[in-house]
Amino acid sequence: MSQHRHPGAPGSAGAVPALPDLPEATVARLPEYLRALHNLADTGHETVSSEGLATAAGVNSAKLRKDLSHLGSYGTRGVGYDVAVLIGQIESVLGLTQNRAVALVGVGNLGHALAGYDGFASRGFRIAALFDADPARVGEEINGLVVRHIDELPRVAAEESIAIGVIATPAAAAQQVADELVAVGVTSILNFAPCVLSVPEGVDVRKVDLAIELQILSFHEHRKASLTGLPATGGSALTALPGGLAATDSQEAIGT
Amino acid sequence: MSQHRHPGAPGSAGAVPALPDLPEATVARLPEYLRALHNLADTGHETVSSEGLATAAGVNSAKLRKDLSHLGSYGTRGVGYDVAVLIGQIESVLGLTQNRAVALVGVGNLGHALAGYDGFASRGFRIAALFDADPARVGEEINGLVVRHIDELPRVAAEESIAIGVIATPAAAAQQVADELVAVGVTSILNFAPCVLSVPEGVDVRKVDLAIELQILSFHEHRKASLTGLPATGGSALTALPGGLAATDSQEAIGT
DNA sequence: CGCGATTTGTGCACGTCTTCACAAGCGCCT
DNA sequence: AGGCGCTTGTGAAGACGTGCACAAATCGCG
Repeated sequence: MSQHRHPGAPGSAGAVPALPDLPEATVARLPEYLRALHNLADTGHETVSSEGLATAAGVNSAKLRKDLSHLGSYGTRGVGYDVAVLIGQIESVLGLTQNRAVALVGVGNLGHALAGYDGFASRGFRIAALFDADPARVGEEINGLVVRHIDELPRVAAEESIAIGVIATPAAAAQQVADELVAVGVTSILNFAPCVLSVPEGVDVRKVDLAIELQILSFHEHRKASLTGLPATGGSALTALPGGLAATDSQEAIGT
Repeated sequence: MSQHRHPGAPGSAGAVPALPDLPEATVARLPEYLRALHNLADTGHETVSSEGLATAAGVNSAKLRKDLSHLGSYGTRGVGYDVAVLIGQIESVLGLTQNRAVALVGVGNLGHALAGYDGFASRGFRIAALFDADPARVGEEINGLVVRHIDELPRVAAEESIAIGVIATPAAAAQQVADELVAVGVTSILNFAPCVLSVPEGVDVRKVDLAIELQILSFHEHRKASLTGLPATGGSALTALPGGLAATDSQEAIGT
């Protein structure tokens, strides 16, 4: 991931927004905390303890406290955290206060699903435009947005500053799309194509590969099977639990 | 992450494939290597050096060598790795040699896309059944498979052993679906619903949350913006030219 | 007004992962 | 056969992340 440079002046005079320089692992967990906090807020909770929030987010409470302490958190000892304040803090740190425009390239199977996914809007992301290279798909309307040809990307980007590009094309097209996104000034890319993208310095790429996730699960499945004894294939339902083996602490944040 | 218990008997009676006990980080990268290797095989390469494979997979070459060394790799010094052999090794370790049946629950927007995703089949995963709780969706045919009601899950699982369950339902339904999957013997779950699942020991859960990925990107975008934009605190020694700062090594494996 | 219950924030130790650097091994060329 | 260049495999060091355990801080109550 992008390497974090130390700020030039270490003992900085306390600037109010206090550039965070958060550990990457912490950043990856903040959105999960945020989701849990919104759930709490919706159910009427005003404050929450680190223990409560930790279980709601599926992590260790010590880890959560350390994470929050990194962003100079406001919590009151003996009481807990103010849910509303904490939501504001995290949203501010993540930069979710400004609505970021997302351009989605590739409206195939997955692209359709992404275009219709409402989890984006609810977190401050607005899908600003859909693109595809296939003329047959151009003009189609998905969820109130019209698919444009990828060649129009520069024009659209000029009208409206695009913060994040999402690539949902076949692997063969992904690199070229990435280049075009970079060319119009996009510096953050979410890549669903199963391939490695090469981008210039300063551009962040995150990759999501569904097949990879399955293969990781497959490994654990395979390992569990070979531990329990032998059942090579089948793995028929109902293996009684061999009480001895303690695979614990599932529930993992994807990221990292 | 699943905690790895040492097998009770260390010098275990020789299981032929030699239980690996790989570092989790290594496991997460193996699928990426595998994909790169398939690409190489398709383009006629018979051998590949660690350097070549590393760049194809977007990682450091030393890391790659260490990863491969963990699975007792077959490479020849001065030459490199035999592509075909390495593919076989990795597939064997990941347990991809046996076709694993996948049950997909929730055929909404995302579920449709997953059902039609061909990246699964190409890696040895076969979507064996589709389920949904909405009677309006039951009976629909997607990609040659008929959507069944979730209540039929036990019957289907009895006929055909399901290795992995994929949850693509709304968050509100996810926990119940997970419980039902666990009840029929599924021990590996891929969860796309934005919520924390609680499962018994021995069940592995991996979570993919598209909104979280965007929020992580948003953070980096936010940070980049606040670096170039305002010089932050009054640190007399201003940060030197932005050109100097080396944000390197983007292109990150999703996992961890 | 002070005390105890509760919860945060964090120093410290430990485990995991990464990266460097280099010896050992292999093939090829002379 | 011998040497040379190339590549793997790995020891060691350092960076990073995690979790324990406890002091500091705050509230409520007698």
